[in-house]
Amino acid sequence: MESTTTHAIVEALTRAIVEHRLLPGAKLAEQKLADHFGVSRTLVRQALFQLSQNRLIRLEPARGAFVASPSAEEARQVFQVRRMLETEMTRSFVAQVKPAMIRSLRAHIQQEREAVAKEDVGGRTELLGDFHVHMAELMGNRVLAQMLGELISRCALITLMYQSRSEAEHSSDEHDAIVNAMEQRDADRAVRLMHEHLQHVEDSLMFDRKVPTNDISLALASKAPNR
Amino acid sequence: MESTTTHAIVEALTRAIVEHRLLPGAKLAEQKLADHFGVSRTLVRQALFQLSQNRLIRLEPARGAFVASPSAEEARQVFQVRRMLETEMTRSFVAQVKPAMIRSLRAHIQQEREAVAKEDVGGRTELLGDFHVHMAELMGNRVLAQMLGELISRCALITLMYQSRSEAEHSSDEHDAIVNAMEQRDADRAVRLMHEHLQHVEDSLMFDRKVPTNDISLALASKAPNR
DNA sequence: GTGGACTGGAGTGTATACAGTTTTTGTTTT
DNA sequence: AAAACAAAAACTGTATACACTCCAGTCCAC
Repeated sequence: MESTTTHAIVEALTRAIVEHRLLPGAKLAEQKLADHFGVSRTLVRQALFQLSQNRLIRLEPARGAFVASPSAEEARQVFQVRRMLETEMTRSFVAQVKPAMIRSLRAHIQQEREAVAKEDVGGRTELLGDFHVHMAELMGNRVLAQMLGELISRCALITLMYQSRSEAEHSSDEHDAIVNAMEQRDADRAVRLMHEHLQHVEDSLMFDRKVPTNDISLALASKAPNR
Repeated sequence: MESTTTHAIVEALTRAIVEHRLLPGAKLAEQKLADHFGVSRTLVRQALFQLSQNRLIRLEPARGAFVASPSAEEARQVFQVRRMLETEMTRSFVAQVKPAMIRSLRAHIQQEREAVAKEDVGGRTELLGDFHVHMAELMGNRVLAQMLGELISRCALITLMYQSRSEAEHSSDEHDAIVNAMEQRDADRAVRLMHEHLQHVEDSLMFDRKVPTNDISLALASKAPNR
């Protein structure tokens, strides 16, 4: 089981969603995807099923698959979980930090800054999230890395839906400050900076924003309901 | 999409695995499961796929599905993540605790004690884990509850593989102590108790234990490699 | 007797067929 | 002209068919 083909479809759709080429609410028809990838519906269905578990799409019985449009409530919950998980991850990181780990994170931040400079929006969002996953990977905890990866791909969708202003440069600077604190093994400061960083990202979201969408009923539902 | 039938199969298999009726390494042949549930392989495959995402089974290409046998390393990582997540969850819980929440947890602990008294091993393991999920649910954070639920179902498998002595009574007492600390809004004590509780559960595992299994190659691999 | 190639059965991986539901479109009625 | 209804097209849900892989047992060569 677990063929590479299905995984390739998942990757392609994930990129399309996170890079904003598929807007929240957009319908993902099985046959169209199957034609596009040159496979049968069977593999497409497997991929859609996996994406629904990652909460990147939602499946409606007998209606099909749609790009997820996470609610403001769900977004807040995701960020709350991230703060819980990542503050403690930061504390553990400091407890086992080694110079090579700091170097690796610094290299990552350098990549972030290049993506920001090139105004590569898709790559930028991905890299800013990957910083956090990269921390987990450097700690050697695969369970943590995988779990955080799922949370962060959800965040990518949330960010693209609700982000008001670009926090990109700001985020890289905050990543840098966190790495500095961790290098000095100042756990409390690193934890506080991580907490503030995640709070800043959440605060940069506009939950009352008019969300771009392909789903007509959703688009109408998000307008002012009265009058 | 997302038929109820598939979900029923997932539930049935999850129970069978967590309640130890299917041992780690056991093969799950698609046609046999399909015959048993009276459906086609299609639905069985969907269920197996979902279970593999929950890490309760592993899928080997062209070989089939097998009940997972989490390694000691993986078990430790799962517990490390649980400590990260649940200590901070406890802190948040105290910040928003209400009398009804405490009552609900006390009622749950009562159920735990009844299961322990009846020596209902399957129900006991499930209830002891559910305590933690129940906390998340009471906080109203679905993202947290779902994530914790996945971690804890993995823990059920781990516990049944490596548990040396029954920690059941002990765990209920610790749950009780945590609730008491939370009732008094003593966040630091509650967090400390939760941390110790999870550490106790992990410490009760014997990672060098000879694991019962159906998988011959695994059974041999877990013996002393030399001589 | 042992080791390696061969063959049959069982099982997985993917495609396709078919039934049931939803959505759309075209027509009719008020 | 707008609403309601009806037929058809499109799509999803499940089962089945078929090709390919893996594994076991057998046979043959040495």
